[in-house]
Amino acid sequence: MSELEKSYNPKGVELKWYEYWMSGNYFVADPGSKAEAFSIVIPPPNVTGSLHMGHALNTTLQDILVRWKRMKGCNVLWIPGMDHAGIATQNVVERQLSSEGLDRHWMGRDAFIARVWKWKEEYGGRIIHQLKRLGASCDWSRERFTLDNGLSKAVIEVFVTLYEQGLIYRDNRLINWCPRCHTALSDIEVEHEELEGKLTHIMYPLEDGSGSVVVATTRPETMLGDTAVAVHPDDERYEDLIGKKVSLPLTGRKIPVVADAAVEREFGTGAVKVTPAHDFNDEAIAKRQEPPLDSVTVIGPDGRMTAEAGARYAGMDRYECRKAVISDLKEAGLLVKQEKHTLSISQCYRCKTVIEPLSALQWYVKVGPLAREAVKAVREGRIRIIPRTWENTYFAWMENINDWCISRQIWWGHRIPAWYCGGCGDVIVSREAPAKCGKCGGTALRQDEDVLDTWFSSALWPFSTLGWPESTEELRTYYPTSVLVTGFDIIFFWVARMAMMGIKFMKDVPFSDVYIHALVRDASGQKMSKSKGNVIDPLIMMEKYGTDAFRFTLAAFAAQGRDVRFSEERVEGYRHFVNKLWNASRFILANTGDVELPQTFDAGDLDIGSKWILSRLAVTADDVNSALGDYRFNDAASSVYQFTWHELCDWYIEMAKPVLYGESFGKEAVKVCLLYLLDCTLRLLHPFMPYVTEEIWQTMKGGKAAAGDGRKGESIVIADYPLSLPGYDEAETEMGLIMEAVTGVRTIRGELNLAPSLELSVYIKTLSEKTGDVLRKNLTYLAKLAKARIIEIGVEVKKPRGAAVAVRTFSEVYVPLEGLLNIEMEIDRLKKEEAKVEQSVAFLNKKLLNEDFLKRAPKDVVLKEREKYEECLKRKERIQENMRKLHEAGGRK
RNA sequence: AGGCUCGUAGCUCAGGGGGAGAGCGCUACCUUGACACGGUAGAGGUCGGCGGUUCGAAACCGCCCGGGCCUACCA
Repeated sequence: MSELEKSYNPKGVELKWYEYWMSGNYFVADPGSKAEAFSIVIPPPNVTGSLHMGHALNTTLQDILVRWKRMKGCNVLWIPGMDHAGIATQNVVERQLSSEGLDRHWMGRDAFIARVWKWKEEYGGRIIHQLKRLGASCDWSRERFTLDNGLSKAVIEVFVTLYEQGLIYRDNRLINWCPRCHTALSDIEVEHEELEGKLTHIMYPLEDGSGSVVVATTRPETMLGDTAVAVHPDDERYEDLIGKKVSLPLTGRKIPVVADAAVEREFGTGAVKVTPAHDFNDEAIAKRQEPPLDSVTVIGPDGRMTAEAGARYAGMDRYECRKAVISDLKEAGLLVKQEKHTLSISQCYRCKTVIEPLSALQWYVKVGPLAREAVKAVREGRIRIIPRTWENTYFAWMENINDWCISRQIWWGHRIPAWYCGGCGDVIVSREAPAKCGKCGGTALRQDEDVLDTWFSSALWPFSTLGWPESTEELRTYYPTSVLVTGFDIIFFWVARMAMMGIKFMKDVPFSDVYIHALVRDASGQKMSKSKGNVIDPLIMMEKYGTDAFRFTLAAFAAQGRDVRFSEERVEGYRHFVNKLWNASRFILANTGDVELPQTFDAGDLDIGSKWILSRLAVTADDVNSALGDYRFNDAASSVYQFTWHELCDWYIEMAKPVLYGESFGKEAVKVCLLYLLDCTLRLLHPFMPYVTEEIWQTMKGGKAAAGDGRKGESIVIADYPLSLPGYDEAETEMGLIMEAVTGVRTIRGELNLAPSLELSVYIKTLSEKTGDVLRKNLTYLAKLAKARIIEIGVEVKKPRGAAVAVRTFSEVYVPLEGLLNIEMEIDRLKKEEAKVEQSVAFLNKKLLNEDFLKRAPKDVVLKEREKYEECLKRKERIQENMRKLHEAGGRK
């Protein structure tokens, strides 16, 4: 046995054990194993990412589950990996290029992609190291990247298959365009933000000069592309106008007034300008007209006005143009007014640039049929979403889903496997690059320039990482995966799409459970963000408090369905817990050097205290196992915390001391028991605090704690998890009597401000012989824990003169304080106690007098309340009796 | 506009139809041979407000007030 330092210092320890685990291959899965499979795929962090609180929580929860299942003997696989993060990564590298005065268009596609790969090799692994630092026990031999060869093959297979089945198609329609990233985005990649803006009222004169119509808009610059004014068909104000033409200001173009039921009569003037090329609603109105309205594109992909906007505006930035349009309208006398108006703007989720709806030819996935299956899987319980409230979110989205725009006009990603024939214009979608056009035989083929949405490859993650489209042993053993652990922010992006693709291509759900955890916020409930400056860096937390304390904090905070408001003080508190465990271990190891840890442990005829703590251990193990089984991480954490600190340390270790230091005959048994408890506690705690538990466990005799057979002694990582241990009800009851007496003495000591070092003489009157027997049998404990000399115990014990008293449920504790006792103080104490009991008596009395209660409450509840009442009443009388004696002694009434 | 969620001790949060819990902070006493990152004993709460269901509500239901989030085409 080696010596442990006086306090736990995580520095050095963590790296040491992580390397030990890696070299021992404890995290490497064996697909051939017959044990029950438990598999998780990690939500792949972006290759550009670095560890933030969200990752830390997500990874910690997964690691707790994975380590727990591994210790329970499951065949565990946790697949790690990264996402190529198309737009985000391209942005990072482009920024780097621009600082060097370079530009991707100038470099060309191949050189640019080579550059991104180089960037990935240099910087892309950062988050992986950080996950390891957190203790993540992933099978790193199976690490994947969404752009590696195997996954790329899966992507092509899925794309081509969906195309062949008519579930992928190409269409020209309005899309969300980011003028900065220069690409189309799907609907969910657009964020909405409320903003104080202006509603501009503009007058459109009628062509025939008979009047005018006023429209209201939040985007005046788009008027240059108007092709109609729409009013509600039943709006009497505008009845006569429908079918007439107005003259579009600043352009002179003649455009019709049309009717459409989507126009809100109450909003603005009730007349809407229609710009089909730059607004989704307007596009819809245009399509409904017979014949459909024209579309005039006045804003280009770069966010600048096109030639069609007119010579005066062409080339202007869209916001610059807005100012120009307003001032021109004012000059023309057509600007009616501008009023304040809150509007919601759409912005790119990657760069926050305001989205410009543009018409373009893009690839789409027809999601309807896929979504229906994915909804069915949840409704039928083949996928369980936990907590269940998230099911609503999932259903609501799935049932109103639009087709998924999957093409992106960037270079970093999976290039779309479609070729266009220069001869006949045919489209060829193929797994391999075709040599010639199948239709006309032409060889002038050009591959589609676009790449796929990053989330397209993420959607395949649960089976592509297991080797699909090959038929692998991994797929057979580990698919469907057991649980997906993720945040609610990517239910649409990821969870829903994995469900769709898994069911489509594997004919089975990708995961049985989806555990949705909270978002980590700061202590005041704000979302953490760089711009708010309220970001807490997990790496700094680990550095300051150690990984184990940090992980334990996250687990303790992870209550279902609630956001995590992270507070550093809690981490500090749990660092104290780590240290407590460390010191308890130090004590146990220092006092048990001469005994062996048994393979199996039989409490046999151990003393009450030992049986009691073993019983508490059993209850705790049950609690932890069932809490983890229900994803109640916080319950699991608090249960094991409570046991370790307040039962093992506060009571049992203190009880063990007189035995260890004395010459009592039970010494050996207590030593063995302590060692066994330490071993179990460490194993119980290991999933939460992997490092410190391994460090202590390895320090235990020969590093072979609870070795068992095979390799189990090598590391706590693969030791057995405590489960189904024996309990001892009688010991728990009897221990309750001892604790009651002890706290009685302590309360007197505390409330009368008697020094802890002062040894008190104590008399205990018990209400029954049996209680007396139990206490007498445990005199050593009583004496040590109460720091007292126990003079007498029994039913017949009389209160000595000038004694302080604690009236307990099963006993009365007397502490004679000849000369020391301040009678008034003592009477105040008893009065306080009496008041408390009196409250209970009154409450219970009222309840028991209530006939409805007696009649309608369950029998056992009534019985219990009656017992409680009797008990309180008796106790009250005993308190009063003691007070009376005190009054007599003090000579006052 | 709809939907979800939260309001419990000074702070951060658990709990959840039969007399309010934790951590930190606070008060008093204590360096007792694991630990002052410690020990013992305390103080502290009309469980957001109002109604309802119930023998019984902090918990279940409705409304209101106050936070937060998500979805949606009101230009």
